[in-house]
Amino acid sequence: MGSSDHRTTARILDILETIASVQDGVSLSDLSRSLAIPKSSLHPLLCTLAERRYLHYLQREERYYLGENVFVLGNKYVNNHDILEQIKDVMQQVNQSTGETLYFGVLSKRDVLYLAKADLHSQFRVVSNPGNKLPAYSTGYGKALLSQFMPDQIHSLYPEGDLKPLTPQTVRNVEQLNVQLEGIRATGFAYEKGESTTGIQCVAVAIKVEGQVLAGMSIAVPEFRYTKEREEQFKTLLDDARAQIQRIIAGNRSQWIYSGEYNR
Amino acid sequence: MGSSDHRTTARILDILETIASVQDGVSLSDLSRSLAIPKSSLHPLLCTLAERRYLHYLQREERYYLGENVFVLGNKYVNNHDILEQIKDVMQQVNQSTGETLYFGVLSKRDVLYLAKADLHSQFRVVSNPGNKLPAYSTGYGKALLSQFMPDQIHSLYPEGDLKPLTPQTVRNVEQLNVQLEGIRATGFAYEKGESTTGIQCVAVAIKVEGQVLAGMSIAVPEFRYTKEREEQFKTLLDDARAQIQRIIAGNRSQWIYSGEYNR
DNA sequence: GAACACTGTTCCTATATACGAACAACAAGG
DNA sequence: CCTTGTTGTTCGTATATAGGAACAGTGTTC
Repeated sequence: MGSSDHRTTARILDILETIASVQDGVSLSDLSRSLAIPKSSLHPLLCTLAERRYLHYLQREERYYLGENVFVLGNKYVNNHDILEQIKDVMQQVNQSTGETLYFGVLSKRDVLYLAKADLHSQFRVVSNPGNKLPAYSTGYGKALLSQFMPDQIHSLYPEGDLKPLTPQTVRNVEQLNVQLEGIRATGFAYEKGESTTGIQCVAVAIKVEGQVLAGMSIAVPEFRYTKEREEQFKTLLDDARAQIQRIIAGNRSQWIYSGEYNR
Repeated sequence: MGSSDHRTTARILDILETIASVQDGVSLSDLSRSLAIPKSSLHPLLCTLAERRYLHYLQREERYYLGENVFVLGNKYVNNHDILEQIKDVMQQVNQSTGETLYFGVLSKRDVLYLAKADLHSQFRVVSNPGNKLPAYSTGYGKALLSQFMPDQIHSLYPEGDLKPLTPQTVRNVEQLNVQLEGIRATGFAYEKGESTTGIQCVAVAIKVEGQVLAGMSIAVPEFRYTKEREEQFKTLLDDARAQIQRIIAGNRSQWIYSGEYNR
């Protein structure tokens, strides 16, 4: 449990994350500069990562790119267990009866990690793909997930107090956020009104099993299709789907590996 | 380009791969035994990986699992570029007009890595998910990809000569494989008859840009729905989709990062 | 309840790795 | 053509890391 920092391990992760964050590859010297690691130290690490296909080195460009095996490894995170497939089935039923997109995700520190979606019957192109992270306070299901925390916990999660906004609609400070979270705890529903993407509104719920909030789910709707009447329909469907998913998770508790935080 | 083996890097990858290969997590001592690394050496590596959320440690089980960030990293491999989305669109058109599932993948050493599929309008549950690898010789698009190699190259790829079969229908040695590859080069189409999954037949093509084979694509059909007439339809549609995809890749050549081998 | 098997943890030094500097290979610019 | 900028590569030693052995919990067995 000790928080011993192993430099080499941290470096390898830094390397992979740096290369992942850039579209057009990174050269050895680029990496050396941006991570403040000598080229001579970097070199053997990169060679081994490339040999194992976690990186590709394009000689003609003198640049490193991610290799296939990060994709292979990353997919093992979701493919080893079929619980997510069952959850997606439930989401697809709601998607089918509403025509709107469903999102499902978990908390990763202060971010919300988007694990799955259902948008087979939706009219719009995908906005985002699984594997992406967003600040929890900026999304509907992020706020549903945060609603498990009391004001003081939220304060210690965001010691700065200010929240970086993604759109003009995003909550800007912890006090406002806490007011919203109180409302979510009272009603069981979280709302997002263009706070992560302008023009998109969401209704969201928290997935709770044995008193622990494990995940969040939202339905995302373009503003111009969002009415009070439909909102009631979304809430009914979401609440029903929530119950089904909670039963699925409760029945496969050991398969739930998607949020380490709460089952230590 | 030197193949210097960096022990620590190799160990970290071994750790991640070992944990990924098991359903129910691995304990520190398990890892120590299976990788022949002292527990005391393993310990700081695992702590750092867990701190960075590439692993989760469940205290009540005393076991390590994959963490979210392997998923985040792995998805960057496909999400950074939208070329795959365009390719999926083409595949979905074929899927819509046939009702059968389309697969798309690239070569990774001797394996075929499955990158995308289109099965919105298919009658059967998913067999496999993206991120999986299979022996190239056992699948239709794998053989399409291998067809770029001449007999002597195939021999040096499989020095043993024998090929481990997945089903009774899988090719069992390099000589038989070379005969099939010759046929694929002549006709442009590869066939799979229950060689990776009993009861599933495939027609496949190689995606070729500027003389380089970059990817493979197949249409997978249950045996009982497979007829000579439909086969002709599949070939026409596949060939057309192949041409479209080749144009997409040619127009976004710099976005193609999915097979390091051939563009060094 | 003592003995054992199993976890994970800590310590200290032998040893493998990291790093500065020097080198090579190539391109751009004057 | 020499300069100055890239790029990656190679060395030898200073230094950080690895690993044996001992320790500390927890659960099971007899």
